[in-house]
Amino acid sequence: MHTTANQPLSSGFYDRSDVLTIARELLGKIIVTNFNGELTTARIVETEAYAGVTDKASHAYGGRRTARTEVMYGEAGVAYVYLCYGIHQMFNIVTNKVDIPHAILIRGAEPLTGIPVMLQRTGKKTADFTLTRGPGNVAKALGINTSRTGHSLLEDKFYLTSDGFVPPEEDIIATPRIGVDYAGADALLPYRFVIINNKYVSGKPIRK
DNA sequence: GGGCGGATTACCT
DNA sequence: GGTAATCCGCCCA
Repeated sequence: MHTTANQPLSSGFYDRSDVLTIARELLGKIIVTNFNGELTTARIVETEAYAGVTDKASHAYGGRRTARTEVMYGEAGVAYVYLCYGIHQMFNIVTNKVDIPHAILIRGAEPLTGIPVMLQRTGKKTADFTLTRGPGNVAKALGINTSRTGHSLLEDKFYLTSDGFVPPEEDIIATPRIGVDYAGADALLPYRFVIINNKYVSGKPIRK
């Protein structure tokens, strides 16, 4: 008998058509990065689904296809990382089949291991709730930047996994997405998923 | 080649 | 509640 590290979530997890289901199921999963021998892990507590060409909030709305968004049109289970406001790295996960540009933004996570490394990366002095709350902070603490875009999450060093924890259904709530007012009516869609009462969820505390 | 603005954050009053 | 920070990406010319 031997013990093994938790395996990366398989391609079958990402290669599904319902981006909302995947965004919900990502809650409780663990992001693992092991860059330059520095292991950091964090449990996802907040996600947002971006539903491809029909979603006005998505970079791929209307079939928009550019050098930056090309990765979303590729294989599921790949990282889409872009720079926002010239400062913040946004870590997304590509889902669905090739040519269907669905993606899920990771907006909040609870730090598990490698907290000293996260503090070093973020320049913070103490590991309070701001360490991995908000998409820019999640990516920064985990060392994820735009150079990782296109990286397969089915491989070593940078992947998602499960330790068996699944949040109770009653602890999950869907809300409109943050910061997408430009999307008109689509800004109201309940495509954001959070674990209620979790301090690593961005914005105001959410209760039922 | 130029201009505009953003799937944010932190710090200000 | 207001806004500076900071840099491409993207669109238009």
